[in-house]
Amino acid sequence: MKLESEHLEILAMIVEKGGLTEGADALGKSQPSVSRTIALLEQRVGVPLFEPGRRPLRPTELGASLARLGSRIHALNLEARQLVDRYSKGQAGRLRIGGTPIFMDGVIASMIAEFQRHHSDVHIEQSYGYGDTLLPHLRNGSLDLAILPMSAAQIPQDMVFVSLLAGRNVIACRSGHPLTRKGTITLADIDLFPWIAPPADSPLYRDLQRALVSIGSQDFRVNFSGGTFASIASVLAGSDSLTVLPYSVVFLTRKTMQLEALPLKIEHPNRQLGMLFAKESATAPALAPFKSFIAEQCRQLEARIQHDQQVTRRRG
Amino acid sequence: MKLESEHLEILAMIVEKGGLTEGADALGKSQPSVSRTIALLEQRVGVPLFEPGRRPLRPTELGASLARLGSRIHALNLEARQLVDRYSKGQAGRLRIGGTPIFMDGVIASMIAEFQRHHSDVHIEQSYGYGDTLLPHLRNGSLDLAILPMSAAQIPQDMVFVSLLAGRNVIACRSGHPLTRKGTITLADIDLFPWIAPPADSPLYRDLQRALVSIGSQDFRVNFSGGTFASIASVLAGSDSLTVLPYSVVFLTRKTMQLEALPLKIEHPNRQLGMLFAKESATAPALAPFKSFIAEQCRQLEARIQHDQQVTRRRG
DNA sequence: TGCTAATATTGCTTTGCGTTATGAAACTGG
DNA sequence: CCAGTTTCATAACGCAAAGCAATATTAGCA
Repeated sequence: MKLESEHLEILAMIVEKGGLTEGADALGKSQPSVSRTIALLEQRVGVPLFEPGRRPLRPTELGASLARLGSRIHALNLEARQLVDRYSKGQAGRLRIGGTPIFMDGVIASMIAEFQRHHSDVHIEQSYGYGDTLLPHLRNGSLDLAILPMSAAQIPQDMVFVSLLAGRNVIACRSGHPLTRKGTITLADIDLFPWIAPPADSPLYRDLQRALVSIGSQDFRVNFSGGTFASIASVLAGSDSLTVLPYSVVFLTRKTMQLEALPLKIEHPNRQLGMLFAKESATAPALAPFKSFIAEQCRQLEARIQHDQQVTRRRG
Repeated sequence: MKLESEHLEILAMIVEKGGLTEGADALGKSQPSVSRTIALLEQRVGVPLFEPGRRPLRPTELGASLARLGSRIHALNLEARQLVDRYSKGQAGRLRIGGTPIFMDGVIASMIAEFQRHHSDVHIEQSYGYGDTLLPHLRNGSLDLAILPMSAAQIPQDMVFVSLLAGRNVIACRSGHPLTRKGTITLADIDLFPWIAPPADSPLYRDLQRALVSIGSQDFRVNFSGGTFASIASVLAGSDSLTVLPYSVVFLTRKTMQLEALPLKIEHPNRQLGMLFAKESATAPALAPFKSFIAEQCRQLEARIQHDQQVTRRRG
């Protein structure tokens, strides 16, 4: 015997509304339509679902039981509709975001938290990686968005890159570090302190090397490496070590993490930190609001950085 | 937007089976059929439910979520089918049984307990009443079965009466009562003891009056009345009071309740304790097994009574 | 590059749902 | 008990959708 869920839902509505006519009304159907549906259902069940010869149509014991099940089915159906609805509006679903570890931890994570305060049903799956690992994932659809540093020349044909922040790196140390009290910093000053190295395969590591070369240091002493941002920040705050970090990361976390950027210009490639994603738009609807949210947050962050620098310059 | 529960169930099956072809197989439909169903569903949802251009058809995030809901809908649908199935076989549902209080409590209740050991999903709603109140309830469908004493002449045209046990009443007393030790009992012996009277509107009460008239007693002293069987049995067991009870009740409960029947023939109308129900068969399917179960139980009880009497007679 | 298996498409028939119009039965108030 | 009203069932018919077989297409794979 095959019962259609649709029929059970209709039965439930009739029982709930207490009558065939009202039930049909609530369902947006005509009265004869639901009448026949019930007749068909009764025929399939083989047992009357309503007591015969009663005008305000009263359900049988079995009819009432089936109606309860129909009601639960209807609730699930409704849930499905709402899910589709919210998903289409970008208020639900899953977003898979990958990015470079330090920037994700230091800047993006807190923005994600804020984003989820408005879009609580968007599940964000975060992963870490660099350009060479993120790009294939974007291409085969296992990643919706990558957040990484990139120069204009590097942008692949099939991708779109939206820049968020200047990719400027700085040499970071704990606040109150001896070097912060000096007016001008020389190579000899720098060479006194050990370095924290980011993961060896990261752009940051290459930036660190380049930066040191740019200020004349040929050799450098590494006393901590391989950690994520949380570890790096802890070691940095608890020692006189130095490291290279994106300025945005230092700026955002300097209060809580007790960090500071050294007033030392270092060379770095002309890169932007930004969002990379596939050109074709068959992506999760929640991606659009997420992208614009992150972009807006970064605009505000950029403005705060600008403002802060002006104040510092004026005071300095 | 309107999603059909049917479609969600199909989606669930496809996702579960891991492929369109296998899903179609499991559903007993052709592959093109479910293919088009999914196409239609996707069109209504407006978002792809399966990743495009993948041969072992992999669901999208939304597709997977909807499939989970579809699966739950399917489970409820299955539950509905099973409910109908068990209901049709008389293994589920609700039975409303009404009967005379003493007989229901003393004989039928324990049989109901036994019945439910085999039919655990049959919910029995018991109520009490006499012929004049039970009959209308049977007629308007608010009662499925009545259990009461009735003579052949009383059976209504539109009802069927199945007799269960002889309606013989006896005078009951506690076991070890002074009267049980006497060989022959006279009116004068009886008059020494007070009576427990059943409810004044019950057939038993009229039987009590008739019985006492039949043995010559004009007047009798009542020291307890209005109680249900449990109270009557307690008072009976704890005093030297007498009362009138169906022999079947005394027989079944004499061990646990410490009762005994006096070896005294009393006159009573030619009635049978039996089951009364409406002739037309639009009743709960569970009624049929219940009726035959009760009938069989009473046959066995009758046989035990017969056997017991023969043994008693031989010994006596 | 071709083979194989999985999915889509096509063309057609049947089923069932939707409607309006209308008939029949049950409740209501006098 | 008898109109009147309400409520449900039935009839006739158009249409959307489900069903199938046959066939085209395409992703994986060797």
